[in-house]
Amino acid sequence: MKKILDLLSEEMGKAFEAAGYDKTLGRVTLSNRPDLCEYQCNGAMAGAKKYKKAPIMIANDVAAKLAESDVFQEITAVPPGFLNLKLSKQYLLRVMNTMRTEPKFGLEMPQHPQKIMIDYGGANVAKPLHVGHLRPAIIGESIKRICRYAGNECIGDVHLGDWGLPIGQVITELQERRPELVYFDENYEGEYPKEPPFTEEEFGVIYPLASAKSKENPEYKARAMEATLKFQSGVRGYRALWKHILDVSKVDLKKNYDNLNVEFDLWKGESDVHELIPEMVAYMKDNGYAYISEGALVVDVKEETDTKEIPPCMILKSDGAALYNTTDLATIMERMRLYSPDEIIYITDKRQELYFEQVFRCARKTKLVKPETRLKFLGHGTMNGNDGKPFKTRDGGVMKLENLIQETKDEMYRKIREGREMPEEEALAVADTVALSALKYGDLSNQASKDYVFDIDRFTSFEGDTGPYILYTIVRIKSILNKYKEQGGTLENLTLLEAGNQSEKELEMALVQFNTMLLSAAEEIAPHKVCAYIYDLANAFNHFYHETKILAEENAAKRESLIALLALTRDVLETCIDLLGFSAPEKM
RNA sequence: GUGUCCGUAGCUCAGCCGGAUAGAGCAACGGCCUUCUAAGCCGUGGGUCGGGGGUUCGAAUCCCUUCGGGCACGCCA
Repeated sequence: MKKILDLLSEEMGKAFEAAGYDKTLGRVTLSNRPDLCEYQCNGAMAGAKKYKKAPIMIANDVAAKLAESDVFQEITAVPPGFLNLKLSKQYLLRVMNTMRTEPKFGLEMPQHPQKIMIDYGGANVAKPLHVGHLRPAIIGESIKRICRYAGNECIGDVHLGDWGLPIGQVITELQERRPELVYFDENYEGEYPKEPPFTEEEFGVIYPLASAKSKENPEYKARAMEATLKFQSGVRGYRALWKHILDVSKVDLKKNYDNLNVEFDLWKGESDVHELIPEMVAYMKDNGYAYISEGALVVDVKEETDTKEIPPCMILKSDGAALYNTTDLATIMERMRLYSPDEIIYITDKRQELYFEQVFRCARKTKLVKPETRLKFLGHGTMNGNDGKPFKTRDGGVMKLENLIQETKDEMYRKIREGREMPEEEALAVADTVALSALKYGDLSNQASKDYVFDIDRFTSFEGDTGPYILYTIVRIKSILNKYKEQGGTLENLTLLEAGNQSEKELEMALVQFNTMLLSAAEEIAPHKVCAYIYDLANAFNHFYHETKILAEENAAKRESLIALLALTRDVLETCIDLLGFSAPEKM
């Protein structure tokens, strides 16, 4: 099924055509005056100039052509030339039934599904996740789910930072503590142990310590850099340690991402393309793309249309070492070889925008990607504290992601205990689920590209435009449906009737907006549109709920129809929160 | 300096490929629980859409300018 707005525009377009006007004028949009109409068309005013005719006359002509239509119950031409529309209940019922019976609520699947790789996460091996990793994880996960739901093949890649100094630091600290380990014995030729020489807990303290020492002590830092060089260049013992660190770290990272309900299809990292770099550099040199400038190997990426100076893209530093650009370009090369995606979307802090512009241009110019391959950068804003500055702990440090999540869970638990009678264990489980909705909805309801203020009180609030409010709405619906089943009802083969009162019709109109919303969220890579939609839908439901007796409805057919409406509302809401990356409990 | 993003109610944010009276939430105030979860619903007050100019029948939305703020601008990631 097409989007409702397209169906209505088509109907309106036919009327414009029948009245002798351009059918493209018949674009129908949601009403911005709900007190006057449900949908509107402003085409008559847009066409006034072209046809040298008063807009109201055009509107009247078109309205006359629609008099027989069974799509609209009411169509009024209003000066200066608005066409105000109300849907007929039977038409709405038809659309609702399509939505109820077709897969994905009747969403049209694309003729040419795209293969989209999404690069989010950006975690570093050895370093614990901190609050800065929250946004890319949440946003990327949601975008992956939305694009996938819209019918595309999506591959999420965490793209680990697993080839850098932090690992050298950990190795150095390990050597400090246990110099006797075989890994540091240059003459050792046997197999290295399969088990890592440190526990997970020990590992957790080693990095922060090593990082701090490295900052204070230049000699220590030099050793860490040397260790980094050693594992990178393949010194056996160091490489074996690197592998241990990688494995332990991945387990820990997975646990953290699991807690956030974030799943990656690929756990690739910088190390995966390490061996591609010499080949890529040679290719860029041989084809005349790269040249030496100020000692470094660069590729010019200036374009004539530029309004500012775009610095060249650096491929190798003047000391010959690779840098972030190098691995990112090599990663693009590898991705094209292994997956040949139609599109790659990068989700990182927006401060990296210029950097990615350079990388993209370089990849295009050097033909690492096909001309039609789309490289997109989605920069997200910063998560700020209540003071409007980047979020910090009370003492000004960087907060670990675990701690932020735990604080949110604790706060949610406290509020649940305050307001509900619930067994301890259940309250804890519900708090986890609701806290995740608070955190994610609080983030995703803002435009990704903007900074936002993380306010734990606001996000975990029971009231207003929050995750918990959405979950509460779903739980209410589930509760009624469960009671209905307890009373012997079934949710199979229900028949939906035409909407009874206004609030019921408004709920249905919110529901049939689903397709329009989803496609625009996917096209614009904008999860906040899903948030805005479910907030409207939840409002429409709660309003309807307040006015309508459902289980107490005496007319059996009517009661069944209301249950069908509830089931659909629940399904749409749950589908949407799944797209946002969280779920609802049974009770709360 | 150059570029870029932002400036909408006391606070936090939608709306921005032009349309009617600029929307929510929080906070403030007032109603609604013997009835399916009141973590809900209904209502009241609150705005020179940073300022100025322009395009247009019509501008929060497009263009120019100005003020204020964030961010980026070759060997970090």
